[in-house]
Amino acid sequence: MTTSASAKVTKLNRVERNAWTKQKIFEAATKVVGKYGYAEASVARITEQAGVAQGTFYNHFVNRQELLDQLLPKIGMDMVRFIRDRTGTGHAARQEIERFAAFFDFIREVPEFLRILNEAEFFAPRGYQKHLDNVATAYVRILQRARESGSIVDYSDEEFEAIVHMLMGARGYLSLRYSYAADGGVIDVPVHVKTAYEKLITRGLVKPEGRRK
Amino acid sequence: MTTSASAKVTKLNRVERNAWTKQKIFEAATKVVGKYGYAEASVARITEQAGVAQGTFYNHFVNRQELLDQLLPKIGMDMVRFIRDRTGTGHAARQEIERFAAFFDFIREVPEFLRILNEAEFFAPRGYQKHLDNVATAYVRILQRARESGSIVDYSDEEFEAIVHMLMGARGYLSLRYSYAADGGVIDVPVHVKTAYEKLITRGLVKPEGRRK
Amino acid sequence: MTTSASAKVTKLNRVERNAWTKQKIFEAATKVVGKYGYAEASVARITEQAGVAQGTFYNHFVNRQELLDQLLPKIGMDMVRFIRDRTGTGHAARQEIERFAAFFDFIREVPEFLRILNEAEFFAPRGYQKHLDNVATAYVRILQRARESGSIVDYSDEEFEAIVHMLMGARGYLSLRYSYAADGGVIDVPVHVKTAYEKLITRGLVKPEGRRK
Amino acid sequence: MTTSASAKVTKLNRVERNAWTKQKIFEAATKVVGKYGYAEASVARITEQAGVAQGTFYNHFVNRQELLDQLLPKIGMDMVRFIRDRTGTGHAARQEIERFAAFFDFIREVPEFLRILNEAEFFAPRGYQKHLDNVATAYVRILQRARESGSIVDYSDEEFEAIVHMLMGARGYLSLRYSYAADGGVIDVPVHVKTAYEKLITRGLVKPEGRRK
DNA sequence: TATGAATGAGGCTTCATTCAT
DNA sequence: GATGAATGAAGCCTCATTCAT
Repeated sequence: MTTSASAKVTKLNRVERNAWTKQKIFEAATKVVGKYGYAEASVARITEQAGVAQGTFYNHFVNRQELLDQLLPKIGMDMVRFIRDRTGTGHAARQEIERFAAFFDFIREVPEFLRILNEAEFFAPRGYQKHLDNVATAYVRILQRARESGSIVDYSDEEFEAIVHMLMGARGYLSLRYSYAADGGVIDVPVHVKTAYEKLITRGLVKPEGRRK
Repeated sequence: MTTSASAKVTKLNRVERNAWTKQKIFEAATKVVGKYGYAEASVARITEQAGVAQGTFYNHFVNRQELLDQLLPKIGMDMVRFIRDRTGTGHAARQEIERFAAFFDFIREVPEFLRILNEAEFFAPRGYQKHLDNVATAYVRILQRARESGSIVDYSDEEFEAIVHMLMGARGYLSLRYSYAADGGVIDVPVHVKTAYEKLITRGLVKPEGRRK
Repeated sequence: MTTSASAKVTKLNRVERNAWTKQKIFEAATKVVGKYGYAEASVARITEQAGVAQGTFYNHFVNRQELLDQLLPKIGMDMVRFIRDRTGTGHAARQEIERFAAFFDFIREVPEFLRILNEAEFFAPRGYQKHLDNVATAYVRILQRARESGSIVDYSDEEFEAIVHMLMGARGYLSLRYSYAADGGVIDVPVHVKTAYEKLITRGLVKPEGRRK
Repeated sequence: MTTSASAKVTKLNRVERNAWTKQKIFEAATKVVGKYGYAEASVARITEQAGVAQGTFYNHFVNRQELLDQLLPKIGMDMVRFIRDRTGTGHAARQEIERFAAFFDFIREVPEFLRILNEAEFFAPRGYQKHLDNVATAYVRILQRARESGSIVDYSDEEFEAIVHMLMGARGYLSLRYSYAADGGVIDVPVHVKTAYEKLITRGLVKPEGRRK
């Protein structure tokens, strides 16, 4: 029926419009938080950036926090994919180093990620938790597989979870220390950071006790 | 005895009273930030907790931020001392593990430290930077000494700096993940976290590429 | 009729309501400053008088100062029009005296003007400057025309500017001295003030040196 | 008696000290108000400038306002004396012009006077009133004497009072307009201001009505 | 669904004045 | 009399959220 068809079209348009508006708000929030941080990401600023009225915001999100909490998980998944795409099929150690490097590549690719990641802990705890779970789960799985293939030995699943948090923490702090350029931009980490990571991952930091030559 | 306590208070002279008031504000801030976080640590809340008028605050700190920025460095030095006291004279690997454990012991000793440390990054950036410098400097020195004694090999000073940030990051994330009890209190990290750290530190995570023998 | 009034209000569209609110704030500010002076014209007081929330204020003015700075220029233009309307087409001297009288008439018509004018100098310097420029420019033009018609002789443009400031200063001080009633209200200046002004304007105060008959 | 003598000396010293402290506060207030204006002249700032404690202030003045109200009358009397000393014994018109010039000379001599005079109206109304009375009384007396000597004709005492306010107002506004240098310093008024004043005083501004050649 | 003005709680800070030493 | 820490009222402004159109 034309009526239903047109209705459908209208409805679709409506739905599409709706999605489009929400998307605009989303992208605006990403930009704003990336540039000014969560604390400065007022609803006014975000909607202005999105080119919609403040009230419109609440047609798509129940409150400000809801949006903020969605930010990191979404970009985080992009990051996971990005890193996966950049990881080859070589030796497990090599792969881990590739992942490490890809993390910092991603930060340069999506500079907003840096602030969104590091601030989410306090300003979007729910989103942060979700992101952490996402990443940790995927990361643990990778380590498990490496263990299966014999590249990693003598680590339990529980220990993997701890290790994964250490590695994520290491990245977070390193990005804080090395990724911010003087002008507020984002730069690549120095090469010695990567070699240090490689050494830590492949041999550890300090000789074990009682180790003989 | 209350009598002696009040007598003690009465005996304070101007300078001492002044210092005492400042100290009260300081301790109140530590409690408040520890409990509610920096964002909720309003001057009103802090002064109420300290039992002084709001205006009194500004006789001791030029503004709210100044106090917040002093919080972490001050407790951070306590932490450094605490850890130093808990570190024995044994093998370098053992010492590192002692330091790791002592970090989490300190968190339990001073539960406020957890939030103060983790939130300072954004709410007290100056204080955070100072703390990081304090800790990193001390930590690098420790590693350098271990290198001199032969317990660590093949790491440059630059790499040490990177490593130190990794280790601090690891601790930070682990504390976030494992130190918070369900009731909001602070608990010790599970033992597998410590064994994982020990393994990472002493042997690395993954077999190096092309390692023969 | 109340019905029609409320109907009228109801009929307002968004833009009109917006303007109406701003206008309400404006009028409230005029009343408050007129009654209590700028120093006591807090945003709280003004919005209360206007019957809107304090936050509403900041939807219409970027800050308190902006409003205060708009007060005098706005009323000042009313004054200029008022005086112009009260100035006839007679002799230049007569016109000047009419302007002088009309100034004090305006003060009685809009009693708030008295404080707004006299205090703006310090509390709304930008607005005061604007007002002064408005008035001085118009006043100088009037004097120039009188010079063209031969009613004023031997004054340069620069001297006109100085004269205009003298005349404005004279009015200001006279209003301060004579316009305040005992009850805080505003009254007309005594007639001898007007005759004194007339004499000063038409013959000066003191015989010139060496003037012969 | 030695006792009484020494007591007297001690007392004198005390009195002298007392006066000396008060004087220091007074001078500090003059400087502070002259430089920053009444609004910024907090008790803290004044006492700091004076080199005494805040509490000391209240041993000499019942409150801030009392001091502020004493400022202008005191300097005002200096001004009256200064102008009197600069006024010759020539023709009345010449004397009036000398007074006018001396007023601006005094402003340059005591730059603080400019702000203290112009702001007192609102921040030290009592002191302002007192100053105005002082000056007006003296000024009227001068005009009366000129009238007795025939240099001024046809002005009543009441009209003198009005005239005096006009002249003071003229000076006030002119100082506001012409005495402030770009750098915040104080400069002499342009010569055309003086000639304009002279013309106004000696011939008026505009030809009287119906005056025939 | 989009709009954007209105709301009002709450935060930081200033400052005249008091008062115990 | 001098000191200066303590007081607490009051002010300006921000911002998430609501709601009538």
